[in-house]
Amino acid sequence: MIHLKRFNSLLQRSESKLVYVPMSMCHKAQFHNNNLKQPKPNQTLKKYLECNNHAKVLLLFRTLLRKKPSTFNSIDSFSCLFALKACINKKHSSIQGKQLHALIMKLGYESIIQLQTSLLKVYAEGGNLFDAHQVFEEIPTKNIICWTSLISAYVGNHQPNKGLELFRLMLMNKVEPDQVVVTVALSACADTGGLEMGEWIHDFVRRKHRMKTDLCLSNALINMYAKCGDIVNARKLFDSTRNKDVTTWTSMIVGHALHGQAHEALQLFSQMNTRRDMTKSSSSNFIVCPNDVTFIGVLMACSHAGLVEEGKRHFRSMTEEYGIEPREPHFGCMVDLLCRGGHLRDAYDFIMQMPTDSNAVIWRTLLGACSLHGDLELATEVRHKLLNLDPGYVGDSVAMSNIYAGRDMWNKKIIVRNQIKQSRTPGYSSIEAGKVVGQCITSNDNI
DNA sequence: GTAGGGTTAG
Repeated sequence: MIHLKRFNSLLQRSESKLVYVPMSMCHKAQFHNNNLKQPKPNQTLKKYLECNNHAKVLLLFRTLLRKKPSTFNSIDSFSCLFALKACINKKHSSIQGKQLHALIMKLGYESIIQLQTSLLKVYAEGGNLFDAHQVFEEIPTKNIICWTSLISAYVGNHQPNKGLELFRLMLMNKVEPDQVVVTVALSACADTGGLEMGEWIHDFVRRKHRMKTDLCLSNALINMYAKCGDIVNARKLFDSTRNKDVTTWTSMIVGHALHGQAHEALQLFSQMNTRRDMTKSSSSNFIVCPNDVTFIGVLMACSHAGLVEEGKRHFRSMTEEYGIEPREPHFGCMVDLLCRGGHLRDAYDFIMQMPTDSNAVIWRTLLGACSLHGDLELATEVRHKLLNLDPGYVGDSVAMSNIYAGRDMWNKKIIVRNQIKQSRTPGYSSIEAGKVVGQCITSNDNI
């Protein structure tokens, strides 16, 4: 990091013909030279970004920072913005965000609103909501984009209730919502099961004729209705949506799958592919191809309907026909499919052959199935795996306790139950009362 | 030349 005093002296060097723009003018702060030429490095940074080569962006930015004083001027607010964008979607984005934040302050760019919102996003991507919120608070004139970024930060970090709280606060601050912020708010409603709020937002969109509606908003509405239990309205909206994209189809397929409507989900998947084949032959620009998330919906549908062979076929076709590599959720769906179908040994073999490391949740799916089918031998083996992966999870003891009870092994059951009594935590359910709230219930209801 | 959004198992 370059020291501020040294940096200022660099700016004042006469031979470089730079002009230092004071902080008060930072809303249009840039460095200029006499020829008014754009600095070349920014074009390169932008090109790297367009190619999604984030590592190269950061490497070049670092090189520019470390260059000789006479060339240091090539860094301006746009360079910082490109560097920030390159930090988004990175594991350690919060740390890199902090470094860039410090640099932005040193360069006097902290009041440039585009940099502030990008910084907020970088912190949020790294899960650092404290600093993300702090950046938001320090923006003197918060526009709709700033609000959207903050709400999205909370929704994206599994705090949809806080996101909705901020959405309400935004409305109280008389900031006019647009189609982007309502899309985020609808996503929060879907996550919390907040149908009432979702319906209110839908009504608001219909009343605001000036608000642009686009496909993202339509998809968010379909998803909200499906997740909040109103599958009929979700389907109505889906049917009335023209030019559906992959998210439109996927949202509806997942919606049907979650409602146990496997036939409808698989029929939609089939329609989606028929349409793809038709558009392919007509060389249309609007080709909708299933993606990895679509297949999660398809596998869920098969799993919930007990369609084991069909699920296996789709799982195979995903790689063989569509070239999509399965990820953890796909393996999870397959284990669930085999378990629900009663193929417990197959599920065990499947987990053992998975190319990724198995996790506690996948083993727990199998343990639950062992409990349901009273398979003590396999359950004991699975329980052993779980004790290594996640020893403190009470639910696993409950499953074992139920298996012992089913086998009239009362002594063993009492031992496990006594262990549970020492460590149990209360369960809770949620109700919607203006907003969705968690309501604790007594721990006895858990067992 | 610059900032915000939708689909993901159990």
